[in-house]
Amino acid sequence: MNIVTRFAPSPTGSLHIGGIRTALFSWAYAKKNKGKFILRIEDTDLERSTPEAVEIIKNGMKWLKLDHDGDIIFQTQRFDRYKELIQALLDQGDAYYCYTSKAELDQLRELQVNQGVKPKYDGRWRPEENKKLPGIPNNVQPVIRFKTPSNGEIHWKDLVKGEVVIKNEELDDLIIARSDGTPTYNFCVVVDDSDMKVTHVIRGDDHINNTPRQINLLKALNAPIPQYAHLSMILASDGQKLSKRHGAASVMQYRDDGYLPEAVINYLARLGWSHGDNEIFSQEQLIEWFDFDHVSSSAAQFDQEKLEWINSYYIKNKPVDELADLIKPRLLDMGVERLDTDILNNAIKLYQDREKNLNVFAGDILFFFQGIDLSAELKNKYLDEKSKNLIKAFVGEVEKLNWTNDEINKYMKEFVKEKEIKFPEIAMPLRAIIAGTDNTPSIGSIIFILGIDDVKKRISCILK
RNA sequence: GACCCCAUCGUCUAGAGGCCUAGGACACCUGGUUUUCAUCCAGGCAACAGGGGUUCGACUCCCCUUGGGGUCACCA
Repeated sequence: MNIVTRFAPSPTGSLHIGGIRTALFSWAYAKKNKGKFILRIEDTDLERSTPEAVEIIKNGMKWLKLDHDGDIIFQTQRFDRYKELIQALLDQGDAYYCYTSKAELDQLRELQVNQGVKPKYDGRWRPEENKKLPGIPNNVQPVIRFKTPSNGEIHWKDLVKGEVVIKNEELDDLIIARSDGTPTYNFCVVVDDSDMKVTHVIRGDDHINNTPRQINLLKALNAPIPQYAHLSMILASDGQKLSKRHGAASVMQYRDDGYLPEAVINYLARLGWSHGDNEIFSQEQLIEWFDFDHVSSSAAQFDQEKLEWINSYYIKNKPVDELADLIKPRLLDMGVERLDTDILNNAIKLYQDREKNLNVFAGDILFFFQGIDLSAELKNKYLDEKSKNLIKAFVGEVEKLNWTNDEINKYMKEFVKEKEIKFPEIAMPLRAIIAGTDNTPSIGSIIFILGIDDVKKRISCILK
């Protein structure tokens, strides 16, 4: 069988981490099986869909390298097809016009809730044998409802949840076309999945309750039933539901916040799926290993700290020139005017092992490219007469050195011995003056990278 | 409320009846390396929600309870 999966977001806002994981698993499963991964934009809600949101989806997928096969499909371009099949359903008696107004529906729902029963459409316009339908009102544009089988049950073997059974009597006659004639979600999904020969429907488990409706529709349309895989939710780090206002950052926010796409992918893949004890794996390995047997059926909490750890891993292992490309724009944003490539590369090499975030990374090496403000605190802590004299003496000697990293670091040790001081007594004040902070890697290496002129400038600027 | 889903360390998870004295990772704690801070290395803390079955034997299978979550739209 030729595997076809799809990612079907609605362009109504940001693409967040939950959506991306659904896309990721669908993508991985298709790739693993040498199948097709379709990107379909579910924009039938004309009121809420926006072109900006479509861009967000495209950019997010691109950033994460989740490439889809073929062109992006927009449901709004398929209205003719939906209409055709709605008519077919009407013709074969599986759908009917319903003239109940929204107000009446609200009223009905309220009544049912008050009575403590499950709120659902009561089927007042559903044509049945020996049933007298109400008179058609004048000013109501009808919706079209699907005639859900009134008994029996729908069951399917979910790839992650196992056997799921839902009785038809739990379902009501869903609206497949609004009063303005536009088709609704459940109907479009079914038509598209069937037209596009989707074999595996992979989506969030908030769709479980839609599945029996869709299966009924599929049956009415005489279409094959795909396999279903309902993924559990991702919860915010406090265990609450992820929502726009609560922890559900847009994917692109992660880029802006200093995360690498491969780290996001790796983290997300690991959230709800596992391959033994493997924690770090590439997109290629994910494709090779992915399966539904190891997709977790319970919800997972988002853990920022683990993401950061994975991010740090990928930063440590990334080629310097690639990191430079990522960090350069960040430095520019921070106000750097001139960027020396050698200094940048060397600084990256020196700092790479200690960084877990690209933004912080840029911030940490910012001092290489612009002057620093020495805080009063550091000044008080490290700069007294003694340390100032030491620095002057040190710089006076260091500028005579053969300018290599090793020479400078070697000399620092000699200097310490000669002056009978402890290493930090010279290293810390230098850090403060040169880097504006007391947390840096080897200060000798920093001096080397910066060059003697810049170092002297910084020192005289502060010690003057 | 009805229906559906879920349940192993704080978190992500391994575990397909004996391999489990429950493993790994993040976080945390301790020690080592170190030029401060990190990195790195070594070690440590820490869990099968509860109760019934089934079985010679249950983390693993079944049932109930409890607890979490989802869905009940002319949204997707």
